[in-house]
Amino acid sequence: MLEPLTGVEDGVKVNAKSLKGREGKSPNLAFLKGLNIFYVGGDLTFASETTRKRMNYIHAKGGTVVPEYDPNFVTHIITEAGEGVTLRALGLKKLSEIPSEIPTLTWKWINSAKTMDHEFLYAAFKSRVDAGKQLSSRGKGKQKTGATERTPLPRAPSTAAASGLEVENHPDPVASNDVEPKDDPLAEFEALARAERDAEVCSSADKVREEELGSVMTADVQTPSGSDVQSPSLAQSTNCVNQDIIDTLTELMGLHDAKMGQEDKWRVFSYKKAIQSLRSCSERISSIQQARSLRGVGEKTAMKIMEIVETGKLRRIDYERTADIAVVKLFEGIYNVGQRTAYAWYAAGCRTLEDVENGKGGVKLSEAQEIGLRYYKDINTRIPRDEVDEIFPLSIDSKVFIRCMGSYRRGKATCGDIDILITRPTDDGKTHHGMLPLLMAELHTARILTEDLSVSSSDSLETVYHGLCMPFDRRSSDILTVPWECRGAALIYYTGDDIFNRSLRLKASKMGFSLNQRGLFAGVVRSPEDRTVKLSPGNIIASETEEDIFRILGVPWQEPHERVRG
DNA sequence: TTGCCAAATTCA
DNA sequence: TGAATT
DNA sequence: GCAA
Repeated sequence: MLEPLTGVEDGVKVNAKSLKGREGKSPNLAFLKGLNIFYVGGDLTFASETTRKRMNYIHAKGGTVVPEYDPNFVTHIITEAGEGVTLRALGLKKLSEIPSEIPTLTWKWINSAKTMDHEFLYAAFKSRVDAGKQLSSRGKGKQKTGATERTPLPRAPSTAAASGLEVENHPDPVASNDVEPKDDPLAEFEALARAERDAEVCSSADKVREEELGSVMTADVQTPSGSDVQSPSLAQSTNCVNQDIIDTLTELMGLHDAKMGQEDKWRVFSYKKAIQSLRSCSERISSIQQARSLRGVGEKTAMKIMEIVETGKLRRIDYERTADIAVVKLFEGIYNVGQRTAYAWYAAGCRTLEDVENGKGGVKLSEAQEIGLRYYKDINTRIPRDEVDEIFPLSIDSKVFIRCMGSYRRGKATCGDIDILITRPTDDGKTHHGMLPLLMAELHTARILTEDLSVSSSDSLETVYHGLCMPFDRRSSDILTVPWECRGAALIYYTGDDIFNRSLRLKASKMGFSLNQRGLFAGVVRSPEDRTVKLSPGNIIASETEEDIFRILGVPWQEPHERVRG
């Protein structure tokens, strides 16, 4: 079924990391406790890793995955397949043969398991939406009887296979678990998953790159004085003596940030720089001269700093804090709603998300905005790093270079979204062409991707995808592919952070180069009128590795986690 | 006084 | 096609 | 709002 790939001969599989470490973090530790779940995977064989991951998850949350459908034992059926496949897995002819107390649900139900009493919302089949409605109490009750009724179930590889579980390559841990509740079913799973993952990481181009990356940063690089790219050691300090100043200025910056005018935009730009150097200043600011000596701090900001130091606050903040700001910020949290739209809605009379939802003042939402609104909370919640670990280790054929970018690569504990970069060496004549749609199809089948917000229509090596994925809650995620030769520039670009990139590009342009996500270019001719208009694209002089670009720009090598400026 | 990053996608 | 958004 |  996966066979006819255009351009990708090696096939695709989704590989999920073990769920180690998750349990215990969730407020809802074992919300599946006592439930006996029969799981039917999607009907694509290569979804098996997802299936495995999900079985892990069910176990981690106290549930039991049963390998064989037994109506006396099973409390829930979770299926990602259609009616036909599900029935085959159950060994039944009609859905109506399923006892009414056993609900048929989709995986989404697990994800929204905090609302266990709304099973019908996640019914897999319309004809059975009411099945198992009174189950929430029954589930616990059944646990007891289930424990006593629990009888060794025969291994049933055929059933498992029919249900989309791939068991041929390893012992069936589900069955064995059921016989021996004492054994930790996760141990085996985890070991397997880990081993698999490690093997792949080591053999993949990924590892090779890593070594190359480490070695290059050599002597001819030197910190250019006056450069905006700062020495990493100064870049991030946690809690400095001027924290109160930083906080206050940050607040003011936030207010300007919400405003429409261009001037405010640059004001924010300035505040950012001032705050930056305040962060890296180890002495308490006590005089205006001292303040002014900081890079990015001019007369105005110095005055403000002094006001903060002397009075503990800034009157300007109260002045700037107008009623519209909070509302506009709220609206901007909706995916695909920017400043303009937000203010337009405000002007139309909207003040709350409900107003927007109800179309108050005649506001209309685009498709993407609808989705953005529906999952407002999810999308605006930062993602714990370990959750990204689970969604991101997708491994495609062994030569595919795949890496999670953004704040994840910078080592942050939480990420705003999940950015995945994909490329592939071409030395064997193959490319990753056509891989994105393939991956999308796979991830959709596995219910990992849930909503598409924008999909690149270009049929090239360079594609972009924005959408929502759902390891547990919906998360905003971007997947992009780039040509192999561009990977260095792309790595820099998508690793960020923003400020770091900007500094790098600024430096490049000062040196007569131009840096973008495709590479570093020389001899770019810009229109003297409009600097943004390029008259000549220039020649590419580096793009394959991050080091090349750093070196040519005369910037000392910095690990991703050191590229933090904001 | 004037720049302060670049490009791609979607929607109207 | 241009404006808005990412 | 800063700096060249």
